[in-house]
Amino acid sequence: MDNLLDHLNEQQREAVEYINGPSLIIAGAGSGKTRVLTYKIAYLLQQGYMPHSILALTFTNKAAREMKERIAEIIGWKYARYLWMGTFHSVFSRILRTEAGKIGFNSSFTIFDSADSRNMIKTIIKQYQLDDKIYKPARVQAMISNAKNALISPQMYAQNKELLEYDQRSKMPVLKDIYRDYNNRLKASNTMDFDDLLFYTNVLFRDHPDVLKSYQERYQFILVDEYQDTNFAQYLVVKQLADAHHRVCVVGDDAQSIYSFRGANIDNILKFKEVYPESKLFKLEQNYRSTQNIVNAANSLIQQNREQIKKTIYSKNDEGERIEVESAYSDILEGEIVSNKIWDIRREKKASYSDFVILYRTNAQSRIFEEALRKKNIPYRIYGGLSFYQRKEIKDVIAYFRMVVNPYDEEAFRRIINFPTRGIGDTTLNKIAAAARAHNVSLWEIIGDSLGYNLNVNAGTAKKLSAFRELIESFIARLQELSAYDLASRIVKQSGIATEAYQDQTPEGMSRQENLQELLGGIHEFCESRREEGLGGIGLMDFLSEVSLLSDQDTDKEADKEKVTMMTVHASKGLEFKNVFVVGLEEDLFPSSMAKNEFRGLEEERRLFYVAITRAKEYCMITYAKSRFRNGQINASNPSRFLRDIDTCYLNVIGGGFGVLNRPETYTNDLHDYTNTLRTSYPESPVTQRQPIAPHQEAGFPPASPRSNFVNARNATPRASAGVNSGEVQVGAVIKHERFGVGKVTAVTGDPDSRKATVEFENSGVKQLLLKFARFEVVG
DNA sequence: TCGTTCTGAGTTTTT
DNA sequence: CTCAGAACGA
Repeated sequence: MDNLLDHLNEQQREAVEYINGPSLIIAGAGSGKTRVLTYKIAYLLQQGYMPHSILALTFTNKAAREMKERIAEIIGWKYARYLWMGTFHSVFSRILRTEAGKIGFNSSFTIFDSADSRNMIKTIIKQYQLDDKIYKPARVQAMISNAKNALISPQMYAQNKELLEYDQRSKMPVLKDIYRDYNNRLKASNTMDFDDLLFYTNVLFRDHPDVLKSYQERYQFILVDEYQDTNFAQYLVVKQLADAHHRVCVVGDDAQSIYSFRGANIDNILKFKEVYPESKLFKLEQNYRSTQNIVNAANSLIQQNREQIKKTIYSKNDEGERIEVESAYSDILEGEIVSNKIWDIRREKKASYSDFVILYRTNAQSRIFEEALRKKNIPYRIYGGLSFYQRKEIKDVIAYFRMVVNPYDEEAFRRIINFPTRGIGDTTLNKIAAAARAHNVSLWEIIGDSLGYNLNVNAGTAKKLSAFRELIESFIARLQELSAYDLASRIVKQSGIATEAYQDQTPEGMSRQENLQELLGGIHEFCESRREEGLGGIGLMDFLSEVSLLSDQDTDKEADKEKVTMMTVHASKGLEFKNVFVVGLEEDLFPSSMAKNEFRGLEEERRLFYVAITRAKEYCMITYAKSRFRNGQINASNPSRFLRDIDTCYLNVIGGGFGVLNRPETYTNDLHDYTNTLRTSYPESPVTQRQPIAPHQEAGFPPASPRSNFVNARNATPRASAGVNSGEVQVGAVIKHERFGVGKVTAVTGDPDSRKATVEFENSGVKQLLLKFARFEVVG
C-alpha cells in the first residue's frame, strides 16, 4: 500500500492525521468529506487500531455501505468487514438486542415504523375519546418523538411544569397520558419505535455503568458522519461512549443542517468545542464539485445566516456561468421554462438527461413538472412518495413476519388479524383490545386464552380466533429450523396472501404481485449472501431486524440513466448534478410559510436553499412563479426573500428583477418579534437550551433595500398581458372563465394589488378569483 | 363487511 | 385540486 496521505489535499490530510484527541471536521459542500472519512479510518487501521475497535456512525445505510466499500478498496475486505459501521439506529439496535433483558425487553423485539407509531397513537386518542382535530395524530407523534429525542421519559414529562403548561396552552392537556400509554403499549408489545432505539440505549448506559464501560472499551475510536443532523439522544450516546478516551471525530457541515424538524440540533456541531475544549477544528474548504460562480453565489447566500461556523469555501474549477434566475407568470409556465431549458441544454451541450435535476421544496410541486416534461417527451424519474417497504402489500407480509418473530407486536396483530379477510371485524378486535387493556396483556395473549380473559365472543368467532392463532403458531414452530426465505415463502402461501394476490388481475394487482415477488427475491438474496459470507444469521428474525431499519433513501438514486431526476431539496442532500433547477422560489413556499416566523426556522430554510444550489456542478437555474395553483385555488405569489440574499454579480436575472414586486406588506410582517414565537415545537432539553434571541440582533435578512442591479428598466414596465386580465370588473358583471364557464360577479374585495372577485358560476359553484391572474372575459 | 359518496386538510421526513 | 379517512347505505 502506497502512502495513503498522498491522495489528499493539505486540509484533508491534517484532518486525517490527527487521531490523538477529539476533532471536528467542517466539511463544506463538495469538499471530499467521504474521502476524508474513509481515509481516516484506513489511516487508523494503518496506525494499529483493530477494525472491531472502530465505530463509525452514519444516518443512512447507504452511506455506511458506501463508506465500507471504499475502505475495503483501500485496505481490503479482510479488515473492513469487522468495522462497526452503520446507522445510529442499526448499531444501537444491535446493542439493545444483546442487552435487551437489562431494560425490560426481549431480544426479539420488533420495530415500529412511523406509520405503526401513528396508528397506535390514533388508537389511543380514540380510546380517550379525544377530538383528533385537536389531538392531531401526526402532531402528537411529533411531540412524543421530540420528547424522546430530548430524553424526556413519560414520568419526567408528567413532572415538567413547562411542558404541561405548554400543553395546556395548546389545548392538549392529556398529552402526557397519551405519551405514557403509548410507551406502555410499546413495551407490552415488546416493540420499539425509531426514537426508542436511541432512547433506550441511553437508558441502558445510564442504568448499567458496567455495560457502558464494556462498550467504551470496545470502541477505541468513534467517528460520526453528518454530525449537524444529530439530536440530543444521539449526541449523548456518542459523548458517553467517548467519555473514557475522547477519541472521537465528528464530520459535518453546519451550513447543511436541514433536519431540525426531525429533532436534529444544530447546537451539537456549533458547540462541539464547548463539550471538548481540547478538540481540534479542521475545515475542508475547497469545493471540488462546482464552478466558482456557483460556490460564490452559495457563499453569498449563506452569509446571511447569523448562526454558523466561519469558513471560506472556494473553488478552483472554472469560473462557469452565472446562475440564471427567471420568473414565470404561473406555475404551469414555470414548468415550461424549465423543460425548455432542459431541452436546449441537452442539445447544446450534448448532455444526458441524467445530468439534470429539478429540486423543489414540496413534493406537491412535482406534478406540474411531470406534465411539462411529458409534453416534450423528456423521460424523468421522481424520487419521493411511498418507499418499497411502505407499500401496503409489503407491510402486510412484513406484519406476518413480525408476528412470527414477536407475537406480542400489537400493530402487526391489528394489521393481519383480518388480512386476508377471515371474518374478524372491528367489533371483535375492539373486544380483544379492551380485554387486553383490562388485563394489561397483549392482544396475542387474549386470543391465546379467550375463555380465561372472559372474551365475550360467539362460538364462531372464537373458532376463527383460534384458527388464526394456530396459523401463527405453526410458523413460530419453524422459526428456528427454516431459513428466512423458506419460512417467508411458507407464510405467503399458507396465510392466503398469495391466493388473494393472484385473484386480482387488475394492473394494480399485477404490480402488487410483482412487489411480493421482489420481496421474496430480496429475502432469498439476503439468505444466499449471508450463507456465502459465512456470517450466519439467515433466519427470519435476522432478516426482519435488518429490513426494519431500511428506507428508500438506501436505494441508489443515480441508478436510472437517461432520465431527468425530480426530488425535494431534502432528498438531494449529498448528491450532485451537472445541471440543477431550483424551482418555486416564492414566499410561503420557499421559505415555507411554516418556518418563516421563527428565526431558526428561517435560517434553516436558507440552508436548505444553500443545499439546493450546491448540488450543481456546472449550471444552475432558479425559477419562481407569480401565481400558483394551491389547494384548489390560484394564489398570487411573491418572489422569495432568498433571491435577494445572493449577490447579483453571480446572477443573470432573465426578464427583469424581483426586487420591487409586491414587496412592502410581505416583508414588514415578517420582522415581528421572534422571542414570542421561539418555539412551535418542543422546548429543548436543558443541556441544549437555546438563548432567546435579542430583538435587535435579528436582522438576519434585510428588509427591503433592493440591490441596485435589480431595479432595471424592465421592472418599470407594466406587467405583460399573456392571457392575464388587467383587473377591472364590477359587481354584477357576467364573465366567462376558461374552465369554470359563465358566472356572475357578486363581490369584489381586497387591496388594489390583489383584488379578488367572488363569482357564482352556473356550473362550477362559487369561486374566488384573483383578478390579476384569472383568465376570463367579461360578457355582460 | 363491503363499496360508495362526502368532507376536510394540505412542508420537509436520513431511521 | 387531490388524496385519505369518515360516514353512510346496502
